[in-house]
Amino acid sequence: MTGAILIVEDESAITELIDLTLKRNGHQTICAASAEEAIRLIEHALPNLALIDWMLPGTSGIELIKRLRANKRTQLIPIIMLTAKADEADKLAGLDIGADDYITKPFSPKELIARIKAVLRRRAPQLTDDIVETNGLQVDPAMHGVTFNGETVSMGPSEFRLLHFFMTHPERVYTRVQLLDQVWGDHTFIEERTVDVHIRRLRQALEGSGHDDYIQTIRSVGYRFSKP
Amino acid sequence: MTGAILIVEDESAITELIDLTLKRNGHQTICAASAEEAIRLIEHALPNLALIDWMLPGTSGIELIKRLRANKRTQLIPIIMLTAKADEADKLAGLDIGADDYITKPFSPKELIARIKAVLRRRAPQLTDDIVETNGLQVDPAMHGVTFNGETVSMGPSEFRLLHFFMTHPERVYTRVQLLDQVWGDHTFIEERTVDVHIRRLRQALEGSGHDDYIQTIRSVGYRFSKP
DNA sequence: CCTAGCCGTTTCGAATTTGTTACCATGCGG
DNA sequence: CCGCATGGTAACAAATTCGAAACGGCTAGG
Repeated sequence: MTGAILIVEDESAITELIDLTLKRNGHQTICAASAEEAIRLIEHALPNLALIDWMLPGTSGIELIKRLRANKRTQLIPIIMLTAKADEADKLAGLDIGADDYITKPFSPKELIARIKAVLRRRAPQLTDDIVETNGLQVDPAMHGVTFNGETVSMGPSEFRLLHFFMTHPERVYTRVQLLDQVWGDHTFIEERTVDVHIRRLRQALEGSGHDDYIQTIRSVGYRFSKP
Repeated sequence: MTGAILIVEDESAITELIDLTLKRNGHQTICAASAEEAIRLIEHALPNLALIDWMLPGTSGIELIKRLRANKRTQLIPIIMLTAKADEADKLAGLDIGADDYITKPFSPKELIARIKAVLRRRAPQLTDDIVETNGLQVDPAMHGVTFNGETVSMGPSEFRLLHFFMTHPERVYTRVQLLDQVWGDHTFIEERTVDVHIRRLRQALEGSGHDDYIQTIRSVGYRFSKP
């Protein structure tokens, strides 16, 4: 949401191509020509996803991925590798050290966009800007708004994030701790019972559209978003 | 159920990496920096699985594994060894003394998660998220619900755990003590006869679908889940 | 400065669950 | 058939667990 997509690529022609493709599709971009520059930029702001070239001058792409995966702060950034050769062994090696997907040059803008979407959906569905909809209830992450059949449903920011998380992860129980980790963030020290309070507020906000039933309590476990 | 995954590793960077990866995947974690600390923590609460570094200060990982395997209470804990060197001889030695799997550093979060799943599936299927089904009766651990031909079957939390354990370990008798250990967790001091009561409650919950016959009494031994 | 909104905590009470026990039913060996 | 061992059942009290509401602090915007 706040983050952009980081492009790490030394050939400027390709960088520009990707940059343009991404911008056309509504993503912000950050470009780095080397692993070192990438690391500097990441220190400043975490990207939502990184596109990393396999072959880079100086520190290689593989090395960069390893570094990112070894650091707690950057460990969860979804990564797509770019490479010139469609070498199956390289591909496996890449996925093995922690890349989420792999795309071989030359690739079409369409393919790139599709893979980015797929990876984001898999790794961090709550980070995509896709509108999520369940039974008339729409959550639009880009607008930061919720509507029911066109009518806006109002709720606080926390309730919005909670609902968005639930709707991108339905049919599954989450404990209070997991919800705190996923919705509030890892390093917050908040009482578990506070989750209950926000659940209650979210349910109240959803009463108007009748979707409050979707937020289900699983006694002694946690909460779940699923059809009543 | 109360158990988490124990990480025994002296390099704090690696510990944190693993810790975050596991939490991200819905596991609880316990971290120990040495074999001694690990033993102390295990005394307090049995983990579901242990990740143990080969090289540890003081008592080595190998020694720790031997100790765990020698103790009746801890001998069934699934163990995955972590090591820096991909030495085939070490690997064999490790598996020989009782590790269930082996993973060499550096490893990707993906690989770690995959191996944990594989080991749990083999050693402790009731700890995985896999849906279990018998004759129309489905238990879904991820959403924490039981359905019979789509209809939800309601039961208390203990009955759910009991049913899930039975369905992942069918065709086999368990004594009351074993059931207490497996379903309630060790370190709980509960009367054996209490199991009978929960068996009764589970049978009641399953009456609607006719699956109550599956819970069979083996006189003077215990209970078993199998086709009538 | 004041106000409104949001947040995290806490408290109280209701509902559910949990473990235990007492009593009853059943099966088995003699 | 009797008596004992074993399991089933109901009832109950204690403990958990969650929902609801209230409260105080904080911040942003006037």
